[in-house]
Amino acid sequence: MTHIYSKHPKHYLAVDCIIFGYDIAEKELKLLLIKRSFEPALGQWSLAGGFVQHDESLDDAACRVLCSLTGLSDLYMEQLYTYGEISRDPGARVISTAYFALIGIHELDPEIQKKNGAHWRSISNLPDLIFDHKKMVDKALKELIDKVKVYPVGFELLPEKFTLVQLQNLYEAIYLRPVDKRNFRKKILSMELLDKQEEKERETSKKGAWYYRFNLEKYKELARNGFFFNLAVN
Amino acid sequence: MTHIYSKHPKHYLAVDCIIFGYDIAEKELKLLLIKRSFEPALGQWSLAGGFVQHDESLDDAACRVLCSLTGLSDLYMEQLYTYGEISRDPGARVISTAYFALIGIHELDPEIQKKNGAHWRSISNLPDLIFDHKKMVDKALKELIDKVKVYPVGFELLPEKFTLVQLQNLYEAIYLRPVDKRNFRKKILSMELLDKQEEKERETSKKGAWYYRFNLEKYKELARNGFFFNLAVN
DNA sequence: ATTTTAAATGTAATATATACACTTCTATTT
DNA sequence: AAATAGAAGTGTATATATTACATTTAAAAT
Repeated sequence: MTHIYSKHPKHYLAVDCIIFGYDIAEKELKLLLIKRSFEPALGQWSLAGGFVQHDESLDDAACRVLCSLTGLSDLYMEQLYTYGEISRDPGARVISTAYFALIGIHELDPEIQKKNGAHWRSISNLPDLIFDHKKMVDKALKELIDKVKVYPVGFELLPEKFTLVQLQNLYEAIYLRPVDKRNFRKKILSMELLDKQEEKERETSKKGAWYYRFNLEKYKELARNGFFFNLAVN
Repeated sequence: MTHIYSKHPKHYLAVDCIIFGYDIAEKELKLLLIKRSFEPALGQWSLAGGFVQHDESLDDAACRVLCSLTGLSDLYMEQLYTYGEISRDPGARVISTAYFALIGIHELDPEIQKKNGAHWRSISNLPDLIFDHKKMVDKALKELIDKVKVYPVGFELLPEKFTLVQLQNLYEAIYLRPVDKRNFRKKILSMELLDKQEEKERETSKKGAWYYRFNLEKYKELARNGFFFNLAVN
């Protein structure tokens, strides 16, 4: 039986995941990359990727790739862009949809990491990547910078409890420039989206820094009423 | 010969174009839609679309579809999003990448329009669309609103020469709310991106309104030096 | 000369963003 | 028990950007 669309060509379809993590100690943004143990491009660095199957949506495929690499689900992820140049993959024509994910670096089990050949690499010192993966990373970085300005997604990169210093360091790591401490704190606290905890972080100072939690429900409520998150600075 | 990827499934891949136009006289944003003269969904309204071929990139496919419908090239177009739900097209599994384009309504030859079954339809009064095309349109509209705020793309919807009244009307049509005349003019003129012409538009008033042109070169120059376009209002 | 219609114009009030340096807390050392 | 050291925490004045708002100008038509 000939299908109505059967005269049209078919293509391999892949997803690639740009997985961001934030290292609180090193105050650096990182990417989860794969040292490939298979062909093509064995031994080279790449993003986590996989082919889209018949029984899964694009989003499902991206989740599958992300989950199987990290062992985590319910992570923040969104579609970034679809790369469709004819020869972007030298192995065959493959169209790839890139997704970017934000995860807390500490959430990732080192065992699973090892098993999958996954490594955290600093944004400021990335290895060469296969195909057009560098292009994908650059676009994802731009998107991340724009996104954290006006949506409260930065919190996805931090643990549930975090200090204002840690939050500021995160923004500085993303913006790649210093942020004024008093203005930053004034701005974020004035939004009343952070719940101050009764506990202090005591690793990095004698005095200790108060922990806060992001209140998602409060954000949703405010957003419904026309509130706009904004941490664009300098 | 078995290829290295040959165990993976292949998929139909399409592009769909959300084509925006602006009607100066009616002060309304419009979409170029197709009344389908073929199966599936004969007689229903849809976006302009087509299947991606082996010898063309995604972008090329989108350009081909846009060109063959409008007879125009070098139009403003950018990729919007890729829709990959399994059953989004009832005919077969088809993954579709949506693009959105901005064109001057007047640029379009009515003959070519007729030939292709293409019609301009007001955004405020759209017919039902096939598949997930309404979802695509909604996303494109949001993207357009965000885009015209911070990039000078609105000019793509106007003729080369336009008046400040026309420009303001365009922004009001996109934002769906009134804009203060004096503040709008102050803001756009202060950017010094518009070249005042020595000619007036005389259709709509006795006094006549001065024509302006958008100076792309000046914008590029300023943008290189860190300037940010901004016409966010109210 | 008068009327009519849309284009063009400025200023004051408010809100937001920026620049900037000292005090507080507490564990550790003496 | 006092002194030290190191990071956390805090406020104000200035500059910039946004908003609100009403009258005058130009020119064709009567």
